[in-house]
Amino acid sequence: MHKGRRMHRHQQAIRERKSREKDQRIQGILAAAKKVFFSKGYVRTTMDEIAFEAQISKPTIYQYFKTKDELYSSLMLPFLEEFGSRFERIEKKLKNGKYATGRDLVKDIFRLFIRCYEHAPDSMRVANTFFQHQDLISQLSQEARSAISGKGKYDFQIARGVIETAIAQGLIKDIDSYALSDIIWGIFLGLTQVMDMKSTKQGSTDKYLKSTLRLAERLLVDAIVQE
Amino acid sequence: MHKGRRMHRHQQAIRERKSREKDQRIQGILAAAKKVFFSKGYVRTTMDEIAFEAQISKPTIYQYFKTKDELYSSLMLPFLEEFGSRFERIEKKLKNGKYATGRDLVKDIFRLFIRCYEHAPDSMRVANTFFQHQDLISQLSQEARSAISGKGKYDFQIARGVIETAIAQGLIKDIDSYALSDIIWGIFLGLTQVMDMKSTKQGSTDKYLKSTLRLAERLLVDAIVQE
DNA sequence: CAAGCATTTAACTTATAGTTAATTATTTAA
DNA sequence: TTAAATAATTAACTATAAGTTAAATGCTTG
Repeated sequence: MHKGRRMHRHQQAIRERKSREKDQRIQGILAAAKKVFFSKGYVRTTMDEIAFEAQISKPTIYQYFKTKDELYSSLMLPFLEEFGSRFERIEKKLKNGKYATGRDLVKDIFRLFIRCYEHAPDSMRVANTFFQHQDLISQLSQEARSAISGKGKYDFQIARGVIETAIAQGLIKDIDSYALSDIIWGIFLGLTQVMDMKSTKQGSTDKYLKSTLRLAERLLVDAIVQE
Repeated sequence: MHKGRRMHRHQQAIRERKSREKDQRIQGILAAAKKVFFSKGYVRTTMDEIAFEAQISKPTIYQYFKTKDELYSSLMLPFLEEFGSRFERIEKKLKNGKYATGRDLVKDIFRLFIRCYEHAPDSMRVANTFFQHQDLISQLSQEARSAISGKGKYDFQIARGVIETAIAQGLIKDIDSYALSDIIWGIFLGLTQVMDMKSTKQGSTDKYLKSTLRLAERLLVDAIVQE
Protein backbone atom coordinates (compact mmCIF):
# COMPACT_ATOMS: atom_id res chain seq x y z
CA MET A 1 0.00 0.00 0.00
CA HIS A 2 2.84 2.34 0.91
CA LYS A 3 4.57 1.58 -2.30
CA GLY A 4 1.43 2.24 -4.29
CA ARG A 5 0.96 5.60 -2.67
CA ARG A 6 4.58 6.67 -3.22
CA MET A 7 4.23 5.57 -6.82
CA HIS A 8 1.20 7.68 -7.26
CA ARG A 9 2.95 10.72 -5.85
CA HIS A 10 5.88 10.09 -8.11
CA GLN A 11 3.70 9.94 -11.21
CA GLN A 12 1.99 13.05 -10.05
CA ALA A 13 5.33 14.84 -9.75
CA ILE A 14 6.34 13.69 -13.21
CA ARG A 15 3.12 14.90 -14.69
CA GLU A 16 3.74 18.24 -13.07
CA ARG A 17 7.22 18.54 -14.49
CA LYS A 18 5.99 17.53 -17.93
CA SER A 19 3.29 20.06 -17.86
CA ARG A 20 5.83 22.65 -16.72
CA GLU A 21 8.15 21.75 -19.57
CA LYS A 22 5.33 21.87 -22.04
CA ASP A 23 4.48 25.30 -20.77
CA GLN A 24 8.08 26.40 -21.12
CA ARG A 25 8.14 25.18 -24.69
CA ILE A 26 4.99 27.10 -25.45
CA GLN A 27 6.40 30.20 -23.79
CA GLY A 28 9.56 29.82 -25.83
CA ILE A 29 7.59 29.65 -29.05
CA LEU A 30 5.48 32.63 -28.05
CA ALA A 31 8.54 34.69 -27.19
CA ALA A 32 10.16 33.89 -30.51
CA ALA A 33 6.95 34.56 -32.38
CA LYS A 34 6.45 37.88 -30.67
CA LYS A 35 9.95 38.94 -31.57
CA VAL A 36 9.62 38.02 -35.23
CA PHE A 37 6.04 39.23 -35.69
CA PHE A 38 6.94 42.53 -34.14
CA SER A 39 10.06 43.11 -36.19
CA LYS A 40 8.67 41.89 -39.53
CA GLY A 41 4.92 42.19 -39.28
CA TYR A 42 2.45 39.43 -39.82
CA VAL A 43 2.75 39.01 -43.56
CA ARG A 44 6.50 38.82 -43.82
CA THR A 45 6.95 36.49 -40.88
CA THR A 46 7.57 32.87 -41.80
CA MET A 47 7.02 29.87 -39.60
CA ASP A 48 10.52 28.69 -40.46
CA GLU A 49 11.97 31.85 -39.03
CA ILE A 50 9.96 31.54 -35.84
CA ALA A 51 11.17 27.95 -35.52
CA PHE A 52 14.74 29.10 -35.99
CA GLU A 53 14.35 31.87 -33.45
CA ALA A 54 12.82 29.47 -30.93
CA GLN A 55 15.58 26.96 -31.69
CA ILE A 56 13.16 24.16 -32.44
CA SER A 57 11.89 22.53 -35.60
CA LYS A 58 8.87 23.67 -37.50
CA PRO A 59 6.69 20.60 -36.94
CA THR A 60 7.13 21.13 -33.22
CA ILE A 61 5.46 24.51 -33.51
CA TYR A 62 2.55 22.88 -35.25
CA GLN A 63 2.30 20.46 -32.39
CA TYR A 64 1.33 23.35 -30.14
CA PHE A 65 -0.35 25.77 -32.51
CA LYS A 66 -2.68 24.74 -35.29
CA THR A 67 -1.87 27.57 -37.65
CA LYS A 68 0.15 30.73 -38.02
CA ASP A 69 -2.98 32.70 -37.28
CA GLU A 70 -3.56 30.87 -34.06
CA LEU A 71 -0.01 31.47 -32.94
CA TYR A 72 -0.36 35.12 -33.74
CA SER A 73 -3.60 35.41 -31.86
CA SER A 74 -2.22 33.63 -28.84
CA LEU A 75 0.10 36.55 -28.26
CA MET A 76 -2.96 38.54 -27.36
CA LEU A 77 -4.11 36.48 -24.43
CA PRO A 78 -1.52 37.34 -21.75
CA PHE A 79 -1.84 40.93 -22.75
CA LEU A 80 -5.61 41.00 -22.41
CA GLU A 81 -5.26 39.21 -19.09
CA GLU A 82 -2.92 41.83 -17.72
CA PHE A 83 -5.31 44.54 -18.75
CA GLY A 84 -8.11 42.76 -17.01
CA SER A 85 -6.30 42.21 -13.74
CA ARG A 86 -5.13 45.81 -13.58
CA PHE A 87 -8.66 46.99 -14.17
CA GLU A 88 -9.83 44.69 -11.43
CA ARG A 89 -7.50 46.38 -9.00
CA ILE A 90 -8.96 49.75 -9.87
CA GLU A 91 -12.45 48.36 -9.51
CA LYS A 92 -11.65 47.06 -6.04
CA LYS A 93 -10.17 50.36 -4.97
CA LEU A 94 -13.23 52.14 -6.30
CA LYS A 95 -15.68 49.84 -4.52
CA ASN A 96 -13.79 50.33 -1.28
CA GLY A 97 -14.38 54.04 -1.64
CA LYS A 98 -10.69 54.80 -2.02
CA TYR A 99 -11.19 57.43 -4.68
CA ALA A 100 -11.93 60.87 -3.31
CA THR A 101 -12.28 62.53 -6.72
CA GLY A 102 -13.04 61.52 -10.27
CA ARG A 103 -9.73 63.07 -11.19
CA ASP A 104 -7.87 60.44 -9.17
CA LEU A 105 -9.80 57.68 -10.86
CA VAL A 106 -9.13 58.96 -14.36
CA LYS A 107 -5.48 59.35 -13.44
CA ASP A 108 -5.32 55.72 -12.37
CA ILE A 109 -7.01 54.54 -15.56
CA PHE A 110 -4.52 56.39 -17.70
CA ARG A 111 -1.69 55.10 -15.57
CA LEU A 112 -3.00 51.61 -16.24
CA PHE A 113 -2.75 52.08 -19.97
CA ILE A 114 0.69 53.58 -19.74
CA ARG A 115 1.92 50.81 -17.47
CA CYS A 116 0.63 48.14 -19.83
CA TYR A 117 2.35 49.91 -22.66
CA GLU A 118 5.62 50.30 -20.79
CA HIS A 119 5.53 46.79 -19.48
CA ALA A 120 5.26 45.28 -22.93
CA PRO A 121 5.31 47.81 -25.74
CA ASP A 122 5.83 45.09 -28.32
CA SER A 123 2.82 43.16 -27.08
CA MET A 124 0.89 46.37 -27.22
CA ARG A 125 1.80 46.90 -30.82
CA VAL A 126 1.07 43.31 -31.70
CA ALA A 127 -2.28 43.76 -30.00
CA ASN A 128 -2.98 46.87 -32.01
CA THR A 129 -2.07 45.26 -35.29
CA PHE A 130 -4.14 42.26 -34.34
CA PHE A 131 -7.33 44.21 -34.40
CA GLN A 132 -6.81 45.30 -37.99
CA HIS A 133 -6.89 41.69 -39.05
CA GLN A 134 -10.62 41.29 -38.57
CA ASP A 135 -10.47 38.61 -41.20
CA LEU A 136 -8.00 36.60 -39.16
CA ILE A 137 -10.22 36.40 -36.17
CA SER A 138 -12.97 34.62 -37.99
CA GLN A 139 -10.49 32.06 -39.29
CA LEU A 140 -9.25 30.95 -35.91
CA SER A 141 -10.08 27.69 -34.29
CA GLN A 142 -13.20 27.90 -32.20
CA GLU A 143 -11.13 27.49 -29.07
CA ALA A 144 -8.68 30.29 -29.77
CA ARG A 145 -11.37 32.62 -30.97
CA SER A 146 -13.60 32.24 -27.99
CA ALA A 147 -10.68 32.54 -25.58
CA ILE A 148 -9.57 35.82 -27.09
CA SER A 149 -12.90 37.40 -27.72
CA GLY A 150 -14.02 36.26 -24.28
CA LYS A 151 -11.09 37.94 -22.58
CA GLY A 152 -11.54 41.00 -24.73
CA LYS A 153 -15.20 41.28 -23.89
CA TYR A 154 -14.43 40.80 -20.23
CA ASP A 155 -11.96 43.67 -20.33
CA PHE A 156 -14.52 45.90 -21.96
CA GLN A 157 -17.11 44.92 -19.41
CA ILE A 158 -14.99 45.54 -16.40
CA ALA A 159 -13.95 48.93 -17.74
CA ARG A 160 -17.59 49.81 -18.23
CA GLY A 161 -18.42 48.58 -14.76
CA VAL A 162 -15.79 50.87 -13.28
CA ILE A 163 -17.33 53.81 -15.08
CA GLU A 164 -20.82 52.93 -13.92
CA THR A 165 -19.72 52.64 -10.32
CA ALA A 166 -17.92 55.96 -10.57
CA ILE A 167 -21.07 57.56 -11.90
CA ALA A 168 -23.13 56.02 -9.10
CA GLN A 169 -20.66 57.39 -6.59
CA GLY A 170 -20.96 60.82 -8.14
CA LEU A 171 -17.28 60.92 -9.09
CA ILE A 172 -17.96 61.57 -12.74
CA LYS A 173 -20.88 63.03 -14.63
CA ASP A 174 -23.81 60.90 -15.65
CA ILE A 175 -22.79 59.85 -19.16
CA ASP A 176 -23.63 56.77 -21.24
CA SER A 177 -21.13 54.32 -19.77
CA TYR A 178 -20.89 52.18 -22.89
CA ALA A 179 -19.99 55.10 -25.07
CA LEU A 180 -17.65 56.65 -22.54
CA SER A 181 -15.69 53.47 -22.04
CA ASP A 182 -15.41 53.05 -25.80
CA ILE A 183 -14.08 56.57 -26.03
CA ILE A 184 -11.42 55.92 -23.43
CA TRP A 185 -10.31 52.71 -25.13
CA GLY A 186 -10.44 54.51 -28.44
CA ILE A 187 -8.26 57.36 -27.27
CA PHE A 188 -5.61 54.97 -26.09
CA LEU A 189 -5.73 52.64 -29.06
CA GLY A 190 -5.85 55.52 -31.50
CA LEU A 191 -3.08 57.53 -29.90
CA THR A 192 -0.58 54.68 -29.83
CA GLN A 193 -1.33 54.19 -33.48
CA VAL A 194 -1.06 57.80 -34.44
CA MET A 195 2.33 57.78 -32.76
CA ASP A 196 3.38 54.72 -34.71
CA MET A 197 2.23 56.35 -37.92
CA LYS A 198 4.09 59.57 -37.38
CA SER A 199 7.47 58.19 -36.53
CA THR A 200 8.71 55.16 -38.34
CA LYS A 201 11.53 55.08 -35.86
CA GLN A 202 10.98 54.61 -32.18
CA GLY A 203 12.83 56.10 -29.24
CA SER A 204 11.60 59.58 -28.63
CA THR A 205 8.10 58.40 -29.46
CA ASP A 206 7.48 56.96 -26.01
CA LYS A 207 8.11 60.23 -24.25
CA TYR A 208 5.90 62.11 -26.65
CA LEU A 209 3.18 59.50 -26.34
CA LYS A 210 3.21 59.89 -22.59
CA SER A 211 2.98 63.64 -22.68
CA THR A 212 0.15 63.46 -25.19
CA LEU A 213 -1.63 60.96 -22.97
CA ARG A 214 -1.24 63.36 -20.08
CA LEU A 215 -2.95 66.04 -22.11
CA ALA A 216 -5.71 63.62 -23.09
CA GLU A 217 -6.12 62.78 -19.42
CA ARG A 218 -6.45 66.42 -18.52
CA LEU A 219 -9.01 67.02 -21.23
CA LEU A 220 -11.01 64.02 -20.14
CA VAL A 221 -10.94 65.15 -16.53
CA ASP A 222 -12.19 68.58 -17.56
CA ALA A 223 -14.95 66.96 -19.56
CA ILE A 224 -16.29 64.24 -17.33
CA VAL A 225 -15.35 64.89 -13.70
CA GLN A 226 -18.21 65.94 -11.49
CA GLU A 227 -17.31 69.01 -9.49
CA MET B 1 1.15 73.77 -92.74
CA HIS B 2 -2.53 73.50 -92.00
CA LYS B 3 -2.35 69.79 -92.32
CA GLY B 4 0.62 69.63 -89.95
CA ARG B 5 -1.18 71.59 -87.31
CA ARG B 6 -4.33 69.51 -87.59
CA MET B 7 -2.15 66.43 -87.35
CA HIS B 8 -0.59 67.72 -84.20
CA ARG B 9 -3.94 68.45 -82.62
CA HIS B 10 -5.15 65.02 -83.55
CA GLN B 11 -2.18 63.34 -81.93
CA GLN B 12 -2.72 65.46 -78.88
CA ALA B 13 -6.33 64.34 -78.66
CA ILE B 14 -5.29 60.73 -79.00
CA ARG B 15 -2.73 61.07 -76.25
CA GLU B 16 -5.46 62.52 -74.07
CA ARG B 17 -7.83 59.69 -74.72
CA LYS B 18 -5.08 57.14 -74.07
CA SER B 19 -4.22 58.73 -70.81
CA ARG B 20 -7.90 58.80 -69.91
CA GLU B 21 -8.25 55.13 -70.71
CA LYS B 22 -5.17 54.30 -68.73
CA ASP B 23 -6.64 56.15 -65.81
CA GLN B 24 -9.91 54.29 -66.17
CA ARG B 25 -8.05 51.01 -66.15
CA ILE B 26 -6.24 52.00 -62.98
CA GLN B 27 -9.47 53.10 -61.38
CA GLY B 28 -11.07 49.81 -62.32
CA ILE B 29 -8.26 47.88 -60.71
CA LEU B 30 -8.42 50.01 -57.59
CA ALA B 31 -12.16 49.57 -57.31
CA ALA B 32 -11.87 45.82 -57.64
CA ALA B 33 -8.97 45.70 -55.19
CA LYS B 34 -10.83 47.76 -52.63
CA LYS B 35 -13.82 45.47 -52.87
CA VAL B 36 -11.79 42.31 -52.43
CA PHE B 37 -9.39 43.65 -49.81
CA PHE B 38 -12.27 44.90 -47.76
CA SER B 39 -14.29 41.74 -47.91
CA LYS B 40 -11.41 39.30 -47.39
CA GLY B 41 -8.68 41.28 -45.69
CA TYR B 42 -5.15 41.68 -46.93
CA VAL B 43 -3.84 38.20 -46.28
CA ARG B 44 -6.60 36.22 -47.89
CA THR B 45 -6.87 38.42 -50.95
CA THR B 46 -5.23 37.02 -54.05
CA MET B 47 -4.11 38.90 -57.10
CA ASP B 48 -5.98 36.39 -59.24
CA GLU B 49 -9.21 37.29 -57.53
CA ILE B 50 -8.63 41.00 -57.96
CA ALA B 51 -7.95 40.37 -61.63
CA PHE B 52 -11.16 38.40 -61.91
CA GLU B 53 -13.14 41.10 -60.15
CA ALA B 54 -11.66 43.78 -62.38
CA GLN B 55 -12.33 41.60 -65.42
CA ILE B 56 -8.77 41.78 -66.64
CA SER B 57 -5.82 39.43 -66.57
CA LYS B 58 -3.29 39.24 -63.79
CA PRO B 59 -0.26 40.45 -65.77
CA THR B 60 -2.20 43.60 -66.60
CA ILE B 61 -2.42 44.43 -62.93
CA TYR B 62 1.31 44.08 -62.66
CA GLN B 63 1.67 46.52 -65.51
CA TYR B 64 0.19 49.21 -63.31
CA PHE B 65 1.17 48.10 -59.82
CA LYS B 66 4.55 46.66 -58.96
CA THR B 67 3.37 44.48 -56.09
CA LYS B 68 0.35 43.53 -54.06
CA ASP B 69 1.61 45.82 -51.32
CA GLU B 70 1.77 48.75 -53.67
CA LEU B 71 -1.74 48.12 -54.92
CA TYR B 72 -2.98 47.92 -51.37
CA SER B 73 -1.26 51.11 -50.38
CA SER B 74 -2.54 52.94 -53.41
CA LEU B 75 -6.03 52.67 -52.02
CA MET B 76 -4.95 55.15 -49.40
CA LEU B 77 -4.18 58.04 -51.67
CA PRO B 78 -7.64 59.19 -52.77
CA PHE B 79 -8.78 58.79 -49.23
CA LEU B 80 -6.01 60.94 -47.81
CA GLU B 81 -6.71 63.46 -50.52
CA GLU B 82 -10.35 63.73 -49.61
CA PHE B 83 -9.44 64.25 -46.00
CA GLY B 84 -7.05 66.99 -46.98
CA SER B 85 -9.46 68.86 -49.20
CA ARG B 86 -12.21 68.71 -46.59
CA PHE B 87 -9.84 70.08 -44.00
CA GLU B 88 -8.85 72.82 -46.41
CA ARG B 89 -12.45 73.90 -46.63
CA ILE B 90 -12.65 74.18 -42.87
CA GLU B 91 -9.39 76.10 -42.83
CA LYS B 92 -10.74 78.57 -45.36
CA LYS B 93 -13.93 79.07 -43.42
CA LEU B 94 -11.92 79.61 -40.25
CA LYS B 95 -9.57 82.13 -41.82
CA ASN B 96 -12.55 84.04 -43.17
CA GLY B 97 -13.81 84.37 -39.63
CA LYS B 98 -16.90 82.29 -40.33
CA TYR B 99 -16.78 80.47 -37.00
CA ALA B 100 -18.44 82.34 -34.18
CA THR B 101 -17.68 79.72 -31.52
CA GLY B 102 -15.19 76.91 -30.95
CA ARG B 103 -18.18 74.62 -30.64
CA ASP B 104 -19.09 75.21 -34.29
CA LEU B 105 -15.56 74.46 -35.37
CA VAL B 106 -15.36 71.21 -33.43
CA LYS B 107 -18.73 70.24 -34.81
CA ASP B 108 -17.47 70.76 -38.36
CA ILE B 109 -14.33 68.73 -37.69
CA PHE B 110 -16.34 65.82 -36.40
CA ARG B 111 -18.73 66.14 -39.28
CA LEU B 112 -15.72 65.90 -41.58
CA PHE B 113 -14.68 62.58 -40.08
CA ILE B 114 -18.19 61.22 -40.20
CA ARG B 115 -18.65 62.32 -43.79
CA CYS B 116 -15.42 60.67 -44.85
CA TYR B 117 -16.52 57.55 -43.07
CA GLU B 118 -19.98 57.61 -44.60
CA HIS B 119 -18.72 58.45 -48.01
CA ALA B 120 -16.35 55.49 -48.12
CA PRO B 121 -16.53 53.28 -45.04
CA ASP B 122 -14.57 50.57 -46.76
CA SER B 123 -11.77 52.97 -47.64
CA MET B 124 -11.85 54.13 -44.08
CA ARG B 125 -11.36 50.63 -42.81
CA VAL B 126 -8.70 49.88 -45.34
CA ALA B 127 -6.99 53.08 -44.25
CA ASN B 128 -7.15 52.01 -40.65
CA THR B 129 -5.74 48.61 -41.34
CA PHE B 130 -3.09 50.13 -43.54
CA PHE B 131 -1.39 51.83 -40.67
CA GLN B 132 -0.95 48.63 -38.76
CA HIS B 133 1.19 47.33 -41.57
CA GLN B 134 4.22 49.42 -40.69
CA ASP B 135 6.29 46.74 -42.34
CA LEU B 136 4.41 47.18 -45.59
CA ILE B 137 5.19 50.82 -45.87
CA SER B 138 8.92 50.32 -45.81
CA GLN B 139 8.65 47.76 -48.61
CA LEU B 140 6.96 50.08 -51.04
CA SER B 141 8.61 51.66 -54.02
CA GLN B 142 10.14 55.02 -53.25
CA GLU B 143 7.48 56.68 -55.33
CA ALA B 144 4.51 55.09 -53.64
CA ARG B 145 5.94 55.55 -50.19
CA SER B 146 6.70 59.21 -50.55
CA ALA B 147 3.34 59.88 -52.15
CA ILE B 148 1.46 58.32 -49.29
CA SER B 149 3.54 59.55 -46.43
CA GLY B 150 3.62 62.97 -48.02
CA LYS B 151 -0.16 63.18 -48.24
CA GLY B 152 -0.48 61.79 -44.74
CA LYS B 153 1.88 64.34 -43.30
CA TYR B 154 0.10 67.08 -45.16
CA ASP B 155 -3.21 66.05 -43.64
CA PHE B 156 -1.70 66.08 -40.17
CA GLN B 157 -0.20 69.49 -40.82
CA ILE B 158 -3.34 71.11 -42.06
CA ALA B 159 -5.31 69.74 -39.11
CA ARG B 160 -2.74 71.20 -36.77
CA GLY B 161 -2.82 74.50 -38.63
CA VAL B 162 -6.58 74.70 -38.14
CA ILE B 163 -6.15 74.18 -34.43
CA GLU B 164 -3.46 76.82 -34.18
CA THR B 165 -5.56 79.34 -36.02
CA ALA B 166 -8.51 78.55 -33.77
CA ILE B 167 -6.33 79.13 -30.71
CA ALA B 168 -5.07 82.39 -32.14
CA GLN B 169 -8.66 83.49 -32.72
CA GLY B 170 -9.50 82.60 -29.13
CA LEU B 171 -12.05 80.00 -30.19
CA ILE B 172 -10.42 77.22 -28.21
CA LYS B 173 -8.15 77.15 -25.21
CA ASP B 174 -4.40 77.54 -25.59
CA ILE B 175 -3.30 73.90 -25.78
CA ASP B 176 -0.32 72.24 -27.45
CA SER B 177 -1.62 72.04 -31.02
CA TYR B 178 0.48 69.02 -31.98
CA ALA B 179 -0.81 66.97 -29.10
CA LEU B 180 -4.38 68.13 -29.48
CA SER B 181 -4.51 67.31 -33.16
CA ASP B 182 -3.05 63.89 -32.42
CA ILE B 183 -5.74 63.35 -29.83
CA ILE B 184 -8.50 64.23 -32.27
CA TRP B 185 -7.09 61.91 -34.93
CA GLY B 186 -6.61 59.28 -32.28
CA ILE B 187 -10.17 59.47 -31.04
CA PHE B 188 -11.50 58.95 -34.50
CA LEU B 189 -9.09 56.24 -35.53
CA GLY B 190 -9.46 54.47 -32.22
CA LEU B 191 -13.23 54.65 -32.09
CA THR B 192 -13.78 53.22 -35.54
CA GLN B 193 -11.51 50.38 -34.51
CA VAL B 194 -13.15 49.76 -31.18
CA MET B 195 -16.43 49.54 -33.05
CA ASP B 196 -14.97 47.05 -35.48
CA MET B 197 -13.63 45.00 -32.59
CA LYS B 198 -16.87 44.85 -30.72
CA SER B 199 -19.15 43.77 -33.49
CA THR B 200 -17.94 41.24 -35.98
CA LYS B 201 -21.08 41.99 -37.89
CA GLN B 202 -21.86 45.39 -39.30
CA GLY B 203 -25.14 47.15 -39.68
CA SER B 204 -26.13 48.63 -36.39
CA THR B 205 -22.50 49.57 -35.79
CA ASP B 206 -22.67 52.70 -37.90
CA LYS B 207 -25.47 54.22 -35.90
CA TYR B 208 -23.73 53.44 -32.64
CA LEU B 209 -20.45 54.81 -33.94
CA LYS B 210 -22.15 58.05 -34.82
CA SER B 211 -23.81 58.44 -31.44
CA THR B 212 -20.52 57.67 -29.70
CA LEU B 213 -18.79 60.23 -31.86
CA ARG B 214 -21.42 62.77 -30.87
CA LEU B 215 -20.61 62.12 -27.23
CA ALA B 216 -16.89 62.42 -27.94
CA GLU B 217 -17.59 65.71 -29.68
CA ARG B 218 -19.51 66.99 -26.67
CA LEU B 219 -16.75 65.97 -24.30
CA LEU B 220 -14.13 67.62 -26.47
CA VAL B 221 -16.17 70.79 -26.67
CA ASP B 222 -16.49 70.84 -22.88
CA ALA B 223 -12.76 70.33 -22.55
CA ILE B 224 -11.25 72.67 -25.11
CA VAL B 225 -13.73 75.38 -26.06
CA GLN B 226 -12.90 78.79 -24.72
CA GLU B 227 -15.89 80.39 -23.06
C1' DC C 1 -2.39 47.36 -94.91
C1' DA C 2 1.57 47.61 -91.81
C1' DA C 3 3.51 49.19 -87.50
C1' DG C 4 2.85 49.89 -82.75
C1' DC C 5 0.54 49.22 -78.64
C1' DA C 6 -1.96 47.02 -74.73
C1' DT C 7 -3.79 42.81 -73.44
C1' DT C 8 -4.30 38.01 -72.86
C1' DT C 9 -2.96 33.24 -72.42
C1' DA C 10 -0.58 29.83 -70.39
C1' DA C 11 3.14 28.55 -68.75
C1' DC C 12 6.74 29.06 -65.40
C1' DT C 13 9.68 30.12 -60.86
C1' DT C 14 9.87 30.91 -56.21
C1' DA C 15 8.32 31.24 -51.53
C1' DT C 16 5.83 29.65 -47.77
C1' DA C 17 1.98 27.45 -45.04
C1' DG C 18 0.92 23.33 -43.54
C1' DT C 19 1.52 18.04 -43.38
C1' DT C 20 3.50 13.50 -43.09
C1' DA C 21 6.43 9.46 -42.13
C1' DA C 22 10.50 7.62 -40.78
C1' DT C 23 14.11 8.23 -37.54
C1' DT C 24 16.29 9.49 -33.32
C1' DA C 25 16.63 10.72 -28.53
C1' DT C 26 14.77 10.85 -24.00
C1' DT C 27 12.09 9.34 -20.24
C1' DT C 28 9.46 6.14 -17.75
C1' DA C 29 7.99 1.88 -15.67
C1' DA C 30 8.69 -2.73 -14.81
C1' DT D 1 18.59 -3.01 -17.50
C1' DT D 2 15.43 -3.05 -20.95
C1' DA D 3 10.97 -2.54 -23.37
C1' DA D 4 7.49 0.85 -24.10
C1' DA D 5 6.01 5.40 -24.45
C1' DT D 6 6.74 10.10 -25.52
C1' DA D 7 8.52 14.00 -27.94
C1' DA D 8 11.40 15.96 -31.19
C1' DT D 9 13.84 16.19 -35.56
C1' DT D 10 14.71 15.43 -40.34
C1' DA D 11 13.55 15.62 -44.82
C1' DA D 12 10.56 15.11 -47.60
C1' DC D 13 5.98 16.39 -49.54
C1' DT D 14 1.42 19.18 -51.22
C1' DA D 15 -0.99 23.20 -52.13
C1' DT D 16 -1.43 27.90 -52.80
C1' DA D 17 -0.21 32.36 -54.22
C1' DA D 18 3.14 36.10 -55.71
C1' DG D 19 5.41 37.51 -59.33
C1' DT D 20 7.44 36.77 -64.22
C1' DT D 21 7.88 35.65 -68.97
C1' DA D 22 7.13 34.89 -73.97
C1' DA D 23 4.32 34.17 -77.57
C1' DA D 24 -0.07 35.10 -79.55
C1' DT D 25 -3.96 38.23 -80.23
C1' DG D 26 -6.37 42.05 -81.25
C1' DC D 27 -7.15 47.01 -81.57
C1' DT D 28 -5.63 51.71 -83.08
C1' DT D 29 -3.19 54.71 -85.77
C1' DG D 30 -0.81 56.43 -89.69
